[in-house]
This record gives sequence, C-alpha cells and structure tokens, in this order.
Amino acid sequence: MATDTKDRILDAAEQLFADLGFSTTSLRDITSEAGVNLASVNYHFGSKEALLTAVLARRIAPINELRLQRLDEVERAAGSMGPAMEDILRAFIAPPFEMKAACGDGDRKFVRLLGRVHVETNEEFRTAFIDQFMTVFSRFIEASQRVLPDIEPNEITARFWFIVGAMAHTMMWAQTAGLTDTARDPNEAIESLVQFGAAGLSAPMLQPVPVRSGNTGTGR
Amino acid sequence: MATDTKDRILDAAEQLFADLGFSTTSLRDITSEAGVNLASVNYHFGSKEALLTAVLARRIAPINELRLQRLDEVERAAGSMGPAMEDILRAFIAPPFEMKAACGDGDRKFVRLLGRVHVETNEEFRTAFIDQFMTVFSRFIEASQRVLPDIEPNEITARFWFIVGAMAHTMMWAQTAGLTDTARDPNEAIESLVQFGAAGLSAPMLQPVPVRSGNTGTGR
DNA sequence: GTCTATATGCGGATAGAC
DNA sequence: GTCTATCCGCATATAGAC
Repeated sequence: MATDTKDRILDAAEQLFADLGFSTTSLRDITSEAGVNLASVNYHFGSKEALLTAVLARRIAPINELRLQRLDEVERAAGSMGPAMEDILRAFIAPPFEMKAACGDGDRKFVRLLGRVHVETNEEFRTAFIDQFMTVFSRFIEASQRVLPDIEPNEITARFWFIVGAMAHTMMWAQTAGLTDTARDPNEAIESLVQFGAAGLSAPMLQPVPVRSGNTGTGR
Repeated sequence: MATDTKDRILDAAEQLFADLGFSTTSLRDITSEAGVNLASVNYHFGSKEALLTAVLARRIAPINELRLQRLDEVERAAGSMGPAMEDILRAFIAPPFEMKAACGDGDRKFVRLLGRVHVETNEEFRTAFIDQFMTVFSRFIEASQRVLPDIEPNEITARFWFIVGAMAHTMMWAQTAGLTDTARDPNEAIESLVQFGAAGLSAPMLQPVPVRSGNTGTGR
C-alpha cells in the first residue's frame, strides 16, 4: 500500500473507478477508502476529472510504449519475410494483462478500469484517453495490412476493432464470478485471444450474402 | 414519435441512457427531452431504476426470442449433418442489429444502449439483464460445441465470450464519428462479425506457449 | 393523469484555521 | 499539507392542488 497521500488517492480511485465507474464513484468514496481527507483530492489534483486523468496517465503511457516496443521487436526479428499475425497481436494484447508484473505493485484492478475506459463514451474519458490509443491502433493496423495483403484495409480495421472489443470485454468481466473462469491464468487468456484474433483477422473475404433467417448461403 | 406520456418517456430514456449512460442521465434530462412533466416518471414507473428496467424489457425479450427462434430454424434446416458455424453465429448476432426493422419504429439508439448494457457492471443493470442473457448464451454454446467437437468446451465458451465483446463494442461505437465507418451498412457489420467470429471460433487448439516479447513460437 | 412546489440528501468544490 | 465547516447546485422523490 502506498504511503503518501497522493498515491493513496490514486490507488483508491483506480480501484473504485474500476469497480463502480467514474460518475458513480464519489470523492467521498475515494477519500474514505484511501483514509485521507476529502479536501486533499482537490488540493492535489484540482478536480475529480483531473484525478481520473491522473489515474489513467499513470498506467496507459507505459502500456502503449510497451506495445509499440514489442511490435518493433517482432517486426525486426521476423526480417524480410514478415512477422506472424499471432506475434503482432500478442504485442498488442499482452501488455495490459501484464500490468501487474510490469508495474511492480500495480493493482490488477486497473485492468478492469482499462476495459471500462475502452467502452465509456463520456467526454472526459475520451479526451484523456482515445487520442493516444488511436496512434497505437494505427500502427498495428499498418503492420497487419502488410501481413494480410488479401484482406481489404477497411475490413482489417473493422476486424481489429472486433479484437479490441473482445479484449476490453474480457478485461471487464475477468474478475466477475459466475460469468467466466475467474481462476484462469492470464497467460491462457492472452493466448486464447491471440489465436482467436489471428484466425478471425485472417478469415477469407466473401461476397456479400443477403441476411435473412435460415440463410445458409455462406456454405462451409 | 410516440404520442402518450408513457411511451414518450420510454423513447427519451432509451435515447439518453444510450448516449450518456444511466447514472449520468437525470430524470430532468429525460422529461424535458420527452416534453412531459418531471413528476410523471415517478407516477408511471415508480423510480429511475424501474424506468431503466422498463426500457430494457421492451426490447430485450423480443431480441432473445428471435435469437432462439433463428437458432432452431438453422438447426432444423441443417438436419443431421449439422449447421454451419456461420449460420449459428448469424442467428445470435443479427437480431439486435435488426431492431429497427423488427420493432417497427424502434429507435436504433437502443442498439447502443444494448452495447452499453453488455458492459455495465452496476447492480441495477445486472439483475435486469444478465440472467435472461445467460440462458440464451448457454443455448448457443451447446450448438457451437456440436459443430466444433475438436475444440475444448471451455475454449468455446471463452471464444464465444470474445464474440459477445466484439459485438457489444461494435454496437457501442457504431455511431461515433471518426472511429468507425459510420455510414456502414448494418448488414455488412453483421457479416463481418459473422465471418470473423466463425473463423476465430474454429481456430485449431495449440499447445500453450510461453508468453514473452519476441516470441515466435506460434509458427505459421 | 398532470401540474407546481418542495422535501431531503448527496454531489463537487472551497474558505480559512491550524 | 491537512483538517473542519460550509457553500451551492442538482439529484430523486413526493405532497397535494387541479
């Protein structure tokens, strides 16, 4: 547990935002959980929204840096023949799941907050978060396009977006009892996502088929 | 536009909950949008939470019924040789996207609310929603297991959960400019998800590999 | 059924003593 | 830097006239 006030607030806010969401969590919740005075939040951070930004910034920058660094490694190691789609995906997916190991004592609660952020549409979250995410996202789209030249670029973007959704959903619900295997090894979750995503991204393009019940036009 | 108070409230609440989220939207927002009196919400529904339940109930039951009905059709049409995975998935994915057509004048805003509900962890949402969803979910897992006997049951569940996440994410962001192709034909989105999901679900099982940067153990 | 007026509480934020 | 006390607005919900 952190010892100084600022970190105690950050830790408590991270946990509560992850569990309850941003607007549902009050500053009083946070300060009582952290064992600090109510006024200290505004003293140290200025506002509730600024606190959220600080909570996110503490974790997100390292994650995105790690993603880009791993992507570089993967591409360099593969040389001219190009990397495997699985390795590109692993560079994208693994870092947030590895937060705990990567950040020392980083609370794994943050993983759920990250899942939540991927899904919140509030203006506050967007400005604090989406911009830098899109930079990383674009880099991975480019890398995927080189590996999958037969898939239309728009389709790759759509499919990669599906993977982001699957990842966010997994992080959101990973610790909810009764819905998923809570005791599951994080590495297994990563590998499942990687295999699933690589197969989905590589699926051959089809001619559009009419969408109606009972349709069997896709064949198999 | 609905003419009587109760429906006007439901429509406005549906739209605002979808755009802003449940806790962020006030009853004042809803009544002023609906052009009705503030007190009428409590008169007709009893509380804000009960209003949310009513908003969800109006759409969810038909969607889940349609899903199960289509799954039955697909399995019956396929006979003893079993249906294609794509057709099972389409039975699951298409109904929420088709809300507008299926419910007459149903507001397509609900699709975003549905995406949000899949992701909200609040107690209110869960009790109102998760239970009946899990029933449908289980039915589709069973059908998938019959089609994919080589994939471990736990893995099928995990992968189908990925698809739910991809679907929810897509619905959430479908109308957000700048992130996805907003003008995209819903049928195309459905087909992309179906092809992506079928390929991902069918991916062969691999031996676990150590997860580290630069890992190329997946081969290709 | 619909309105006005209001009860009651919690929210974020701040002033000012220490 | 930390605390107490408080401002002030907005939230849900309800009482009671019409």
